[in-house]
Amino acid sequence: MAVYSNVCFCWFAELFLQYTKGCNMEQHRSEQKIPLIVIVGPTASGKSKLAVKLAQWKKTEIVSADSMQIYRGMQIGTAKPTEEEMQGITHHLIDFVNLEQSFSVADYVVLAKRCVAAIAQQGKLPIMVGGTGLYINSFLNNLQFTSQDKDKDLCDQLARKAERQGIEMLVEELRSFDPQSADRIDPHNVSRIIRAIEIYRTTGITMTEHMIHSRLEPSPYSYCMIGLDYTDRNILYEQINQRVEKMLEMGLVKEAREVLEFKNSQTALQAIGYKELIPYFYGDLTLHEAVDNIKRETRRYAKRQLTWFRRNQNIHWLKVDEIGSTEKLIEQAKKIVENFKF
RNA sequence: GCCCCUGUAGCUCAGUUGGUAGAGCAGAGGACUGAAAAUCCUCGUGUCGGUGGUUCGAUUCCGCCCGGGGGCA
Repeated sequence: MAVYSNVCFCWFAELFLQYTKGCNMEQHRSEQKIPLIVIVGPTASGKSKLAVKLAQWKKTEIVSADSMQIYRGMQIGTAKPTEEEMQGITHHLIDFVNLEQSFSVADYVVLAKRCVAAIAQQGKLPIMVGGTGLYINSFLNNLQFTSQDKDKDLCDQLARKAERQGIEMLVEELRSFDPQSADRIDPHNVSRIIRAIEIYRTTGITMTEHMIHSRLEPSPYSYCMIGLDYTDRNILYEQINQRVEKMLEMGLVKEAREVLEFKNSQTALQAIGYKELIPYFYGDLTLHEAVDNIKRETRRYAKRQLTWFRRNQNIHWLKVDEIGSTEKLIEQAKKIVENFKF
């Protein structure tokens, strides 16, 4: 495994994961909002590179917002920035969770909060970069999560019930105490229905109430958000295809074999670039077919990412293909930051 | 050269016993509060190869032409 000397493992991140799950975190309250830069965009659009350039310019550090790059051992398939790509810039929240460990948005928000606060405390302008919309939105909106951990046994039990008796039973159960959620959540979306029931059974408050409670704390951030996109989607897709080919050259198949050894890692099994290779390992698909699936899934993922970010009205969009060169892109991004009133 | 099959959505193909057509895949849009690279929802007008004819009406039947595949000499 590569050694990441520039990665700040965040001692508190480690501690948090090992010892402090479920404990109350003290609130960071300051009168002044914390300024930060946020860079978003679909996979393979060049976010990481732009972030590093801006970090060099502002002499600051980067906080990743990527639900897969957090995992150790998943280097190639997650396009985790290499030592060289980091250019000496410290990257937080990358490569610090073991494959068998569980991790969630709630964990992310707590860790990111601390990272950003720590960087800001040094008088630096933190840069958050990533493609996981849920993480970024939850962080920026300062969503409050309950201290309850996920009750995996209960979820499994509910999932079995759904299989045996049909999801309608669960929807009706949900409706009995939280009709709003029962209406809001699509009945085919089993995992969401289950979560809504789980939250009520474990905490005693409904999902609807929880969603109100979660928004009581205002965002402590004043952020300048830059989004990368393409006028011609096909150009992005071409970049994605090329990136997948490059991953193969770098040894994605070998890495996937190693990652998939960890049978306990459910999250890692969801990662694009790994799960698509399973049929190949079993001899059900040729490598070429499996690779085509990786490309297609990555394209769809990029589309979903864009859907997520597009609804955010605060984003300053830069069209990568129209701008043409990386240099110009960086210049325009700097201009946006310079003109932003934090 | 002759014979047979074939030409319908970006791709693979259904189908209309004559009333201008629909699946899968690809693709597009959307949702998103504890596995989120996950999970889920919605979306199918295309000179039915071209051109003449028969017909009230042709993508469907007939003639010719063009493209693709196969067979026989």
